[in-house]
Amino acid sequence: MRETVVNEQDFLAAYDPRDYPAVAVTVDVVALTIREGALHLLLIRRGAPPYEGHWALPGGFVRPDEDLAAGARRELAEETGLGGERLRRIHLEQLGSYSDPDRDPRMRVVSVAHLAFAPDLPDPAAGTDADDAAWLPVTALASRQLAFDHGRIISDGLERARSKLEYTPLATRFLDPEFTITELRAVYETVWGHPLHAGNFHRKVLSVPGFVESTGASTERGGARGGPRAKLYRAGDARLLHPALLRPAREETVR
Amino acid sequence: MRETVVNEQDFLAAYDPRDYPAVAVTVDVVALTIREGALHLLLIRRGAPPYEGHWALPGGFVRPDEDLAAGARRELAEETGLGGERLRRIHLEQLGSYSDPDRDPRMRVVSVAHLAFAPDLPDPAAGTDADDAAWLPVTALASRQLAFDHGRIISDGLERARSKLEYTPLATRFLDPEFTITELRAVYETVWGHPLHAGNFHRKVLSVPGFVESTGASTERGGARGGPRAKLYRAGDARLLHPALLRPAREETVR
DNA sequence: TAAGTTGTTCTCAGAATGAGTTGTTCTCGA
DNA sequence: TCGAGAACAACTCATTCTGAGAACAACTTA
Repeated sequence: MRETVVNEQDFLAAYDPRDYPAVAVTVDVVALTIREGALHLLLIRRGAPPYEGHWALPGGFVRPDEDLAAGARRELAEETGLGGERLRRIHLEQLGSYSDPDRDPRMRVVSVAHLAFAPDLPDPAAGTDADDAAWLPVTALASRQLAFDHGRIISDGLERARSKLEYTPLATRFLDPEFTITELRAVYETVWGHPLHAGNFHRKVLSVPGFVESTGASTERGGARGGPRAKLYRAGDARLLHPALLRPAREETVR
Repeated sequence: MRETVVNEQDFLAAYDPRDYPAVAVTVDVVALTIREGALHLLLIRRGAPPYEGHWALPGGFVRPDEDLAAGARRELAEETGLGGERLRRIHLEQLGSYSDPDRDPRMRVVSVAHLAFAPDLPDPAAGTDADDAAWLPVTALASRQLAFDHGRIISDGLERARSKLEYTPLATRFLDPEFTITELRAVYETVWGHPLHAGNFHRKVLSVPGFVESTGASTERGGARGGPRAKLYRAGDARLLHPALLRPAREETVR
C-alpha cells in the first residue's frame, strides 16, 4: 500500500495549492420551519445555469474573512431578510460536507451543509429582492426538480432534525420564546410525522430537568375549538435531554 | 439587513474563485483504537514548520479526483500501512469541518475532520517510512503540544465516539471479526471511561436485535486468570441499536 | 345553555433497568 | 493434584420508566 503512493511528506513539500484546479468552498443551508402544522424548507429557484429553473438550497461561497458558521448565518440573513435578535434565535449547526468531484459541473466545489431551525417567519418574498425564494412544504419536494445533490443534503438534514429532537431541547427553536406544551408536542408530531400521546408527552417534558421552565402565565384564551387556557413555558437551560425523548421504534426493527 | 449586503445573485455573477486567495481543503483523521485496555489515537510528529515538533492528526490535501471520504481513507492507509480487507473493516465517518480563517498561518485551509474506529493494529513505524507516527494513549494528550486546532478536533472526535457507541453497533469495529461479550464490554468501558455491570450488559447486548449474532463457537481457553471459555459472537446486521445502550447519566444532571 | 374540545393529572399494567446472587467452568499456584 | 480465585452466563428482585387509557375541569362555538 504505502509504496504505491507518493510519500506524504514529499507530497506536501512539493505542493503548491495553486498548481491544482481551484477548489471552491461553499455553504448551503437546510433551513426548516413549521407553518400551518407542516414542516417547511427554504428553497430558491435558480435563475441561471446550471440547473436553471430548479430549486436549490440557499448558499454561496465562503468569504475570506468568515468561517463556515458565519457564512451560513449570512446566507440565512440574506434570504430570510432577518437580522438582530430574530436571526440570533435561529438554531444553526453544521450538517456535513458534500464533496463528489462532479457535484457541480462548473468546477470542483466542496459544500459544507448547515441545518437551521427557525420559528415561523414572514415570506422571503417580503424582502427587497425578487429572488424566487419560498418556504415549501417538505412533503412537496418529491415532485420538484432539485439542483445539484441538494435532494441528498435535504434528506440528510431531515433525518438529522428528527434525531436532534430526541436528545436536545431544540424543538423549542421552532417556537416563539413562550409556548405551551401542546405547541411543543405539535413540533415533535410534525417533524417525526406521527401523533404522540398527549398525556405521556406532557409528563415526560416536565420530568426532564432543564427542558422547559414555567413562566407562571397562561394563554389569554383557550384553544380555537375549546378547552382550558394552557400554561406557558419557555426553554430551560439544558443543552441535552436526560433522559432523552425517544421516538417510538418503527415497526420494522431497524435491522 | 439585506440592503447592507451585496446581492447574492450579483455576487455570484461577478465572482471568479481565482480572484480570491485560494482556499485549500484538507482531510484530517481522528483514528481511534484500543490497545492494552486504553484508548489510543494515531498522531504524527510534524517535521517542518509551522508547529514543527508538535503532534498532529494524519491528514492532507484532497486530490482533484477523490471525494473527502476517499481522501480520508487514503490518509489512513498511508499512515497505518494497511490495505485491502483490513483497511475496509475500519469504520470511517465524517466528523465535521473546521474553518477558522486563521487556523493555519500559511493560508486559508478548511479541514474536514473524519473519525475512524480500528481494531488493534501494528505500530505505524512498521511501515517503510520513518514518519514519526505513533498510537498514543488519549490520556497522555493533555501534556502534548498539538498542532493547529487539532486539540479541539480530537475532543470533538472523542465525544462523538462516546455517543456513537450508545446508538450504533460500532463498538464491534474496535474488535476482530469474532469477539466475546466481555471484550465488547471492555470497549464500552474504555471509551466511556467507567465500569459497567457485566450481567446487565450481557442481557442488554443479547436483547438488542441485530447487534451481535452467535457463531456457535467458544474461545479456545478460559480467561487469563481463570473462568470458563466464553461464547464467540460476530457483529449483526443492525446499523442502529434499538433500544439504545445509554450511558449512565453523569451525576451532574447535565443542565 | 348544550355539546364538544382540550389541557392537565391520574391510574395501572407491562417493559426496561440497576444491583446483586448463583452455579459452573476454567486457570494458576501451592 | 487439589484448592482458591476468576469470570462467563443465567437468574432474581425491587425500582423506574413507558404506553395506554380515563377522569375532570375549563374553555370554545353553536
